[in-house]
Amino acid sequence: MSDPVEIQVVDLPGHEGEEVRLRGWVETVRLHGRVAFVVLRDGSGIVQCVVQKAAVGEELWEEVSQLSQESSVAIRGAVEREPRSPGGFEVKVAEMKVLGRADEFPIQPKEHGVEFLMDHRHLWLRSTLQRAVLRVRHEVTHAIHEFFYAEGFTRIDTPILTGSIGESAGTLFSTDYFGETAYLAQTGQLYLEAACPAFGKVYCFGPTFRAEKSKTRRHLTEFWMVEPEVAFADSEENMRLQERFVSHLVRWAIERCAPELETLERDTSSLERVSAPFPRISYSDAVELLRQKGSEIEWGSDLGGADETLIAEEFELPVFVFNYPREAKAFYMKENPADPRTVLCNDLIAPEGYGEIIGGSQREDDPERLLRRIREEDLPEEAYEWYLDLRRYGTFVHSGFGLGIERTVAWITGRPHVRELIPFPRLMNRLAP
RNA sequence: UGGGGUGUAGCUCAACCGGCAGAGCGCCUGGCUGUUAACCAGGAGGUUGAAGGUUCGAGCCCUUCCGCCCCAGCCA
Repeated sequence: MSDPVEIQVVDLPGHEGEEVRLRGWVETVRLHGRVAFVVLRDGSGIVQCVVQKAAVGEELWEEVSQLSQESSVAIRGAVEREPRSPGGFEVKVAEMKVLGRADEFPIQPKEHGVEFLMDHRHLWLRSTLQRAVLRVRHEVTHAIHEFFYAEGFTRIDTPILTGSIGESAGTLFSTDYFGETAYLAQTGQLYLEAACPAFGKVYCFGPTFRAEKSKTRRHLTEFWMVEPEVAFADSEENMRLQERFVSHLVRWAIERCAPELETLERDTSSLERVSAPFPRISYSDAVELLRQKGSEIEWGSDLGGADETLIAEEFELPVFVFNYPREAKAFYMKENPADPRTVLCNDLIAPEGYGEIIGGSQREDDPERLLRRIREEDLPEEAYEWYLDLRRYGTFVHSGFGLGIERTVAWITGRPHVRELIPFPRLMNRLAP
C-alpha cells in the first residue's frame, strides 16, 4: 500500500473517482456470500466499504469474512458516489490489511444498561451518541475560550491542591500533603479575586471537586467549571455578562454541531430562541410565585430542584433568580444595601428542567463586613488572611460567576444525565475506568 | 442519609397461582452479489446478586446483606 494518498473519511467527497487509502475501525460487517459491506470509522466520520469476492481474491475474502467489530484496518480502494450508501459515498476495496484484530466487542448496536456501559466507558466512547455529545462538549469549551479572549479576559490557572479555603469544608476531598492536609479545589474563585486587580478581567477553567454524597442526574464529584471575575462590575453587570456568554455558547453549538445535535435528536427550536436579555426574577418574587403555584416554600430557604423547574416553566429562556437570603448563600457575597437580609447574587436556571447552570455574585468588598461573615460562618480566620488582604490593598467592587460545563452541555444536547457528558465521570460510586 | 424500584445466559429481557430455565441480539458452523442494527438454517452458552428460612417443591414467598437505578437533601 504505497502509491494512493491517505485521506480521512471527512475528505472523501473531494476524492471521487480516485483511489485512496484509509485507516480506521470496523463498526459493522455485513456478509453476503460474495459481497461484504464493512462500515469503517476513522474519527472524522464513517464510510461504507464494499468488498467483492471476485475483485479481491480468495485470501483477502477469507480475511474479510473473519473480520470482527472494532478491529483496526487499513484499506485501499476507489471512492465512488453511491446513493445507497450512508453518507452518499462508498469505497470499493482493492486491498485490506487487519492492523489489530478485535476480540468480541462487548458493546453491541442495541440497548444496554447504564452500569454495563459505565463499566465499559473506555469502549463506550466509540459509539455514535457518545461521540456526538463529547464533540458538542469540545465545541462548547472552545467557545468559552473564544468568548473570553475576544472580551479581553486573561486566563488564570488556579491551584487544584489547596489549603483550607473555599466555601464549606465538609464537602472537600482531602489528601496527605507531606504531612499536612490538602484539599482538592471546589472553586478557583478566591484565587481569581487575587488576580483580578492585576488584570482587570480574568477567568479560570478547570476541574473542581465536591465530596457531596449526591446521587442525582445533575451531580458529579469531579466536574469542570468556568469562572470569570470582573473588576468594577456590580451584580447587574455580572448578569449582563452571563446572558451574553450563555447566548454565545448556545449559538456556537447550534452553528458548529448541527450534525451532532441531529444525531442526538435534539429539538433545537428552544435553543434558537436563546439570546440576551434573559428574564429576571428576584428571590422574594420567586418565592411568591412558587407559593401561588402551590409550593410550601418559606422565605429564607434555598430553592430546590423542583422549585427551579417550576420557575423555569414560566419562561422560555434561561431565567435569573437574584438576591437570595444571606443564610442560604456563601460568606463572600456582598450584602444588599437595599435589603440587608439578602445578598447581591444570582443563579441562572436553564429551561426544560436542566436546572442551575450558573451561580454568581457581587463579592463583599468591605473588609469589616467580610471578616464578620467569616466569623459568623466559623471559618478559620488565619487561612483567610490573604483573602482579606485583597480588601485592605485597594478594595474594589467586583463580581463573577461559575458555569458548570456538564450541566450546560446536558441542556444543549438534551441528554438527561451529566455522567455522559464528561469522558470519564467520577461519581460517588464510580472511580473507574 | 431518607423514600421508591430493581437484580435471571456475554448483552437486553420473558417465565401465569410456588410446579421441567426461555427468547431476541452477540458468538461459532453452513447458505446467500447491494446490505443499511441484512436475512435463512443449525449449534454452544445458566451457582436466577449472596447467605439463611418456609415448602413435597422457590427465579417467584419471608429475613439479613450487597450492587445498581430514580427521587429528595447539598450544589455547578
